[in-house]
Amino acid sequence: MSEKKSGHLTLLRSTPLLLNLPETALAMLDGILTERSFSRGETIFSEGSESVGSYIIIKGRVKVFKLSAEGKEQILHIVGTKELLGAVSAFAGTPYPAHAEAMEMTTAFFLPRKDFLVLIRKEPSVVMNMMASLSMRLQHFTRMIEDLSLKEVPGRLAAYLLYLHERGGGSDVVEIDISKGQLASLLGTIPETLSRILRKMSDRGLLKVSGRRIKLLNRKALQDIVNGDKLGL
Amino acid sequence: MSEKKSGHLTLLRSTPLLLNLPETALAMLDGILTERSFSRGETIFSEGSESVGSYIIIKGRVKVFKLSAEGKEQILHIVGTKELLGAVSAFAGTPYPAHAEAMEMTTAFFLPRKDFLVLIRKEPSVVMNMMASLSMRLQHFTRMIEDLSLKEVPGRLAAYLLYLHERGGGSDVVEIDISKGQLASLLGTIPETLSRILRKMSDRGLLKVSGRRIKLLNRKALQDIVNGDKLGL
DNA sequence: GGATGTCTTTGACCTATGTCAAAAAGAAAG
DNA sequence: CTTTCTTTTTGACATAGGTCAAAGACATCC
Repeated sequence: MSEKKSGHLTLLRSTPLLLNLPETALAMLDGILTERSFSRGETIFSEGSESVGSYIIIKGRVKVFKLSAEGKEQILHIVGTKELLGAVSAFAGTPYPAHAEAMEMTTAFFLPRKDFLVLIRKEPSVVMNMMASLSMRLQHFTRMIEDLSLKEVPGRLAAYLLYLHERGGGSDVVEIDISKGQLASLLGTIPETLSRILRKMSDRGLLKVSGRRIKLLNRKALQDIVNGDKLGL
Repeated sequence: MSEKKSGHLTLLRSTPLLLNLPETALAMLDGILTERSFSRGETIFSEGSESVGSYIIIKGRVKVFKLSAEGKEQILHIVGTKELLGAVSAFAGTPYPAHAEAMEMTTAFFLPRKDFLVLIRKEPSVVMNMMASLSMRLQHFTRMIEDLSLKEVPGRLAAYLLYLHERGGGSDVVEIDISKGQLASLLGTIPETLSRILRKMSDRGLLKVSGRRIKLLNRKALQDIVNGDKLGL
């Protein structure tokens, strides 16, 4: 991890957490933040350790995950640019509830917990923005719990592919921007199972896989699978 | 559902959401809130419907759950006295993400979304309290996702029993305050499986079941199961 | 362009847990 | 107390998906 003082007011202005803050508050922030860089695979914080502060991701992606006793990992979510990392713990003063690790070269602003508490006292509206972000994450988790407990793996995969399709503006070619092993973890399964299911779907003409690029050939059928139809899968 | 105007300032003062509010704000609230009662099994709101407001539970318990296409339910959490119901949706203006149903005779204060928005504008500190409550829920969900994806059913059950043990102040006799079927749903499984696992644990001398009352006879072994040891289960 | 390491796929196997059906035990009602 | 309804338990069975092991496919690095 490398570190240096920042001076990036423009970036600050465009982060959701800090939206609509008066310039004075931003200037104050600018003096507090430090820029930190993490290389691929580097740990940003570990589950159970005391919260020392939160991060605003500037560049790169961070995976937040839990580890089982046997070392299997379940990815909770992937935090990307302009998103917050570790804010809940910093706010509540509780230990980090999961591990965070840079998936690629990642740059982030570090906001020490102490200064953070001063900030929200001076600018309660910051909390408003945080609430919005928290709400979204809460809804994400709600859906995730539903997925993990109610759907089988093909259903979760189909849901994920259709989600990528949506997010990609409706293109039938979607690109999974994480490794298949990581995708397996995100879906609550293992690489072998994911591989087999992709094979079956491919055999049945639902899609075509070329590396991380997947072409959806039958969205309707995929939607049926999400809804619990098996289609011989 | 029955409804009447409220005048319960004392109750308001002791709800976490409203902690530390000036009396003027409380008085204003008192004029806004209505008291609503729901009988056992009554729906309070349904997934996907527009958020009209949030509730502060005064008495009783509400189960918040998702339904699969086949009608299987996954309980997300159980909201009890002085807790908030539907606050995220009211805040974010998004539809309710799950169903809410009274598990028993339940009384709650209803806070219309419109008034709620006015309130947080006038009293940003309310949001501070909400954040704390949301954070807790987020951590609960984090754990739940971990449980559902990393642990097998015996592990989830053992974790739940030990949780009840903690919450019950360390007594070795714990009382599950929901039906076994509901508990199964909360653990992401079905009554049959739960019944079989309780049987096995009982056979192995880990606990003793009498109706909804369970006596923990070997906490250490239960903890081992949470950590992934099978112990022939 | 080998050589080394990581990611992905495949096969054989096994087990946890879901499904279906029915009996048993409790709870509620008359 | 008997009837009726709900909840819980048991049994037999099917299967999704995990484990282990090995082979391919890719990427990276001298």
